[in-house]
Amino acid sequence: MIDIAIFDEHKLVLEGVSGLLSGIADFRVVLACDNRHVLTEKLKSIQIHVLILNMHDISVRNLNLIVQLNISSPKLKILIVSVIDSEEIVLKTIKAGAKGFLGKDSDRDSLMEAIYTLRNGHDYYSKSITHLLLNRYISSIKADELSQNADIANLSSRQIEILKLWGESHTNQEIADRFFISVRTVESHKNHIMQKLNLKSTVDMVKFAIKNNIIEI
Amino acid sequence: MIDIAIFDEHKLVLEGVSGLLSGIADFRVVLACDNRHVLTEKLKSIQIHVLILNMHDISVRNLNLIVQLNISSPKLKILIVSVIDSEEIVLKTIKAGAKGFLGKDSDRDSLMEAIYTLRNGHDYYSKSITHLLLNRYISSIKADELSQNADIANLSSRQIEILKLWGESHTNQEIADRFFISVRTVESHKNHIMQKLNLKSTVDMVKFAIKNNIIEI
DNA sequence: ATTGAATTTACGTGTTTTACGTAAAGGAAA
DNA sequence: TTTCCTTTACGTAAAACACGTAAATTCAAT
Repeated sequence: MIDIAIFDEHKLVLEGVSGLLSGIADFRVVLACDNRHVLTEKLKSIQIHVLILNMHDISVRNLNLIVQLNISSPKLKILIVSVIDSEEIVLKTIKAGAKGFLGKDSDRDSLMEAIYTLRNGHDYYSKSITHLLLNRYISSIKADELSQNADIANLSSRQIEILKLWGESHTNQEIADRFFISVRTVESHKNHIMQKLNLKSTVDMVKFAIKNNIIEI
Repeated sequence: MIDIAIFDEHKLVLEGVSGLLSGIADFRVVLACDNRHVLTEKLKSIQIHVLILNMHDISVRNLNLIVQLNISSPKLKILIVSVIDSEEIVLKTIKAGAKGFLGKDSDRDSLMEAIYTLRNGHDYYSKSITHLLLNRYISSIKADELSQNADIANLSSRQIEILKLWGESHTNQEIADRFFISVRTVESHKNHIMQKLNLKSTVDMVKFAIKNNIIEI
C-alpha cells in the first residue's frame, strides 16, 4: 500500500487526479490539497510516500516548496506533474529535489508506473522528459567534443605538459625541477601559451585548460 | 527504400543480422562485410544511408573507424550495436560520431525503429542506453547542486564579490578601483579566501570559483 | 639539400601578485 | 563585555607575470 498526497492549486484538476488514483487498490490518497500552507502543515504529522505536485509555473515559490519539503520530510518522494515540459522547469525541479517528472504526454498508466518507481527509491521521468533531457545531454557531450581539439591543437606537446602541471597547482620551480629546465623557461612556455591562445590572464589559462580537458576541475 | 551496410567481424552475427533485415521491404542490405579494409574501400564508391556497426570492444581502432567514416562519408549515419552497454563505450562512440546505439536489450523491432530514426536525421538510443545516459546526466545535475553552497557559505559577500571579479580576469588594480579600496586590501581579501578555504594556489581558487558557480568557465 | 617556420631553451628588466605577518576599526554574537 | 569575524590596510620578501630578445634545435616543405 502506497500513501499518496496530491497538491494542486486548481481544485478541478485536484479532484480529477485524486479520483483517477482512488480506484486503484494499491494506492491510498491520504491527502488532496489545494492550499500550500495546509499542505506543509499536514505533512508534518502524517507520513506520506509520494507527493504529486502539479507545477503550473516555475516560480521561486514553487521551487522553494520542493526544497522545503525535502528538508522537512526527507523520505517523501516528490513527483512533479506539469504540462509545461520545458528544459528549464524540468532541470530546476530536479535540482530542487523532485524525484520524478511527468510531462504532458503522460497518462494514467505512466502515473501509476511513476508512483511505483518512486516508491521503490528510483527516479522516474516520462518519455517526453526523457527525450528532452537526453537530447540536452547528448548535445552537451558533442559540444564537449567540438570544443576539444579546437585551439589545443595549436599547442606543442611541451606546452601542454607545462600547462597541465601548472594547472595542477604546481609552482614554476616545481615544474622546472621536474623537467630539468630553468624557471625562466617555464615562464617562457607559459608566455608563449598565453600569446598563442590570446589569453589575457592566468585565470583565463586555467579556464582554457579545463575547457580542453587538460586538467580536471 | 533505405540502403544499409552491415559490418561485423564475426561472420555468424553478420549473416544473422543481414538475414533479419533482408526480409523487410523497406530495407536493402547493400553491403555485409567482415573486413575493415573492404568496408572503407567499398563505402567510397557506393552511397549508403545507414551503417550498422557491431562493436565488440572500444579499441582505438574501432573508434577511429567511426571518426574516419564520418569524415569520408558525412551523410552516412552510423548505428552501433553492442552487447557491452557500459557508459564508457556509449559515450566514446557518440563522441566519435555514431548517431545511434542499440544495447543488448534490443530486438528486431528496435533495430528497425533505429534505422528509420537515423534515416530521418535523428539520433536513436535503445531503452537501456537511454537509462544509462539519463542516470548519468541526472546525477551530474544533482552533484552540481550539491557541490554548490558547500564551502561557499563560509565566504563573506565581499570576499565573493572580489573572487568573482578576479575570476573574470580582472587585475587587483581594476578590482581596487571598482570598490574604491586599496590594492593591498584586495590582496588581503584574496589571502583570507585562500586561508579560509585552505587553497594552495590561485589556480585552486579559480577552480573553486568555477565549482561553486561564482564564475563561468 | 636547403630554406623557413615553429619549438625549446633562456635571460633582462620592470611590474604585479602572492606569502606571511601585523593591525586597527566596526559589527554581531555570546 | 569580551570574543570572533569582517573589512580595511601596510611591510617585506619571494614568486609570478609582461614584454622583449635570442640562440640552438627540430621538422615540414620546397
